[in-house]
Amino acid sequence: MAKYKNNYIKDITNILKALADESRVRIVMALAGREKLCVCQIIELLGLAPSTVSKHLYILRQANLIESNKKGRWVYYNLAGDGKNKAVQTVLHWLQKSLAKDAGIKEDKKLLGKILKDDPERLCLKMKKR
Amino acid sequence: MAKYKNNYIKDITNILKALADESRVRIVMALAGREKLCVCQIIELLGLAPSTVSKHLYILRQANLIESNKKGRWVYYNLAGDGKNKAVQTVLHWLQKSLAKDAGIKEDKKLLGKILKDDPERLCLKMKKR
DNA sequence: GCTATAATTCGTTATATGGCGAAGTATAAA
DNA sequence: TTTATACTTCGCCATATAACGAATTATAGC
Repeated sequence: MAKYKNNYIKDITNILKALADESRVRIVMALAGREKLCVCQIIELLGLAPSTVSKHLYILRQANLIESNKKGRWVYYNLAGDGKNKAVQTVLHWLQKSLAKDAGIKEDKKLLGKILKDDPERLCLKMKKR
Repeated sequence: MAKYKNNYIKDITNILKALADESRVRIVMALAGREKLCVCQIIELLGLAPSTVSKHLYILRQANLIESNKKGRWVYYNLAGDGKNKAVQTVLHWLQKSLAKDAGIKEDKKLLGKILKDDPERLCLKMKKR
């Protein structure tokens, strides 16, 4: 692929498609202003099946909105780093600004606080049966 | 509905869903920096069935991204006006900035130039059979 | 090695979406 | 008032998407 393709619409619609889902927006907002979250914490937050959450994370990742980092058995996700993709940074900033006051997002933050307090290192162990 | 719902995520995902389609993004970009376009011009640009284009326009309109204005037999569409919805304005600006250099969008602009030259007032008459 | 855990991939299903043409509505012209 | 034009709405079909559970992969601990 040439350095200058002058074909941005695929990337942009890909970003928009990735964000055009409430669960994925919630994931992005959960990661906003936070260093990272592991998959099981996101599963706990959303209350969806692991396979479903995994797919959502894949979709966000291939749109370059989030990045993953494997540490042992755990996979941590974080928002895409600064300075990489200007379009991504701008839309992430827009999302955070637009949803800062949203009641549901605030509840998510509260719930996440509880989830994170459980045990800083091995929080996933509490996942009994799914 | 209360004045302060603190529930923005529905509106935001609605905006994102509306923009998560290449045809609709092309419509928005065609309207960008332009006063208005009538439906038949947009149909001509996209090369899709009138019913399809009409549906796309409806989706963009109910997300408050565009506005319509009926003048006689013609319906004109334009981007949502300033000062109404900050989230909409920001995302529209982001789109325009992100896609300014896109090759396909440039071609659309060129094609639109031709379409607009046809006849400033009754351009739609050239639509013979559809 | 075996077992358990964390996450992903696969296969299926229900629903959503984009496309079209036909029918309907509203306005203008003849 | 009949006909044509500009859109929109409706009904249909093909494909895309979100959800799940089962199977698979990768790692940690026994």
